Amino acid sequence: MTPRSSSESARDIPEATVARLPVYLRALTALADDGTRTCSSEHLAAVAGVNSAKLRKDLSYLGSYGTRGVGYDVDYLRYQIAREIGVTQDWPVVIVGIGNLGHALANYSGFRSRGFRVVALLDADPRRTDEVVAGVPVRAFDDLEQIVREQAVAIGVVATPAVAAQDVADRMVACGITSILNFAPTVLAVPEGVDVRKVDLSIELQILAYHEQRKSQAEPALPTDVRGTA
Amino acid sequence: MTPRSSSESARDIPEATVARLPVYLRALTALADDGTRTCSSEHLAAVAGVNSAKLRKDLSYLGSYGTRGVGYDVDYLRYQIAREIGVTQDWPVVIVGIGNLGHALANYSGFRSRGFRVVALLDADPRRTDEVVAGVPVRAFDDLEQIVREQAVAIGVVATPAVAAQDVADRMVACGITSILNFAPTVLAVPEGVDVRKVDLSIELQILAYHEQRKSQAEPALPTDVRGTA
DNA sequence: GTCGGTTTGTTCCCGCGTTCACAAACTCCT
DNA sequence: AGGAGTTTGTGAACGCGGGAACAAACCGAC
Repeated sequence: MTPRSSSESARDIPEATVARLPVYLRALTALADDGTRTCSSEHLAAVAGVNSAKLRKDLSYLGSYGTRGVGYDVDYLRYQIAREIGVTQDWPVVIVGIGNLGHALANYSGFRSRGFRVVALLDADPRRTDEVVAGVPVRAFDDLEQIVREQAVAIGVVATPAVAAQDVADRMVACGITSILNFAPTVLAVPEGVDVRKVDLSIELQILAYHEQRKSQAEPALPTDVRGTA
Repeated sequence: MTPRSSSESARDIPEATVARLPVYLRALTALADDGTRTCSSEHLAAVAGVNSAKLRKDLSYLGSYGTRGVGYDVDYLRYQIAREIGVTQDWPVVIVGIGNLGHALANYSGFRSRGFRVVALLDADPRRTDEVVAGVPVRAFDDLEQIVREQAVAIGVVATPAVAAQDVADRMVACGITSILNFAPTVLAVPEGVDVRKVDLSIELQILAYHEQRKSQAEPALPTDVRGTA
């Protein structure tokens, strides 16, 4: 009774696999740029930095795109992964908050080459609405609804200070945005059906700090400034 | 036979828990700023955006810092988590690559308030070594070893283009850096004992795109520009 | 001092993800 | 045509993490 949508099956791909597909896509692009036409799972896994068994199992969720005894056709597999992720066409994206980070994001060239197109930069500060960043004019935050409607935007990027992030997210959701990438150091509350992913600099650093601390504890012979409390 | 190090036990904390401790730390800081002195696991979990059972289990790995029937003392728990992560003192950090992203990182105020101190900004381009960003002068990349040695730097941030990232990481490792936060869209190869965490914008967006694509497939009655192929 | 209410710390169970290991399938050489 | 070598795809085992549920412990009222 499983209703095939149109041509492919690919029912439910595990979340962990979804998170790795972009890595494989990038690895395949690198291989293609080097002129490699065919690669084994072993080779691709090495480039992508994962276990080859994991790679094969991940790819098996998409279908059987390899040839036993030979490997994978780089271009073909690349297209299949891109199609599965949904980046064969460009996704329109709005960025809200044109501070230091917003500038960096707007200027990031990897956007367009990887399936995304920045259609608008928004900022609440009216003094910024004169600027043009990376060829895109900064507009008022109130234009959000019009832009989302006209350009069918589904993905929004929050690059505001923490205090404004929840308000921005609420407005985004109200306008019909259903995927949010949050750079603000806050937990965003969103209704069911809206996906949020967060990128948090200080959390990443603190995770590193934890492990770093353990490393120095493990080898207590280092000549640091730690005075013994015994 | 388990050898207590000095005062605490806290042997091995699960990686998933380590990744959430910074979130709890931030939530506790927010509560403290609001004047809250005591909080239950339910309350803290709501602020941190997690399940209360998960929160309690996470905290139990650190020790028994709560009081049954009462909850947790905000300041006390905050200190205990900060100590466990290792951010009671500041960690010196070097940032390599002062492009758009490097500027944004250098200007990020959350650095200092969360246990980190940018001690140096490095760039291979000699034209940038005149600049002063966020009060820190940009220096030549070749100064890396001296800075790492003199300031006992253990954490490095890679904010260069992808092609330079591996070289920068190699140099960092050679200088004695053992934790790297990588913003370049590349897989870094590092020797055993060196921790790498990556922050990758386009991977995050592509994960969102995948789910977004599935959403629109699930409800094919939307009045979009999709022409039926049937 | 005892009892009811509250909240933590922990145990148990389940599901997901990773890894190993191997059969199936393909190529190439003879 | 057949066999050796290679590589994919997958079944099974295993370990980790999440969530519910409950006993232990604490506070306050009477």
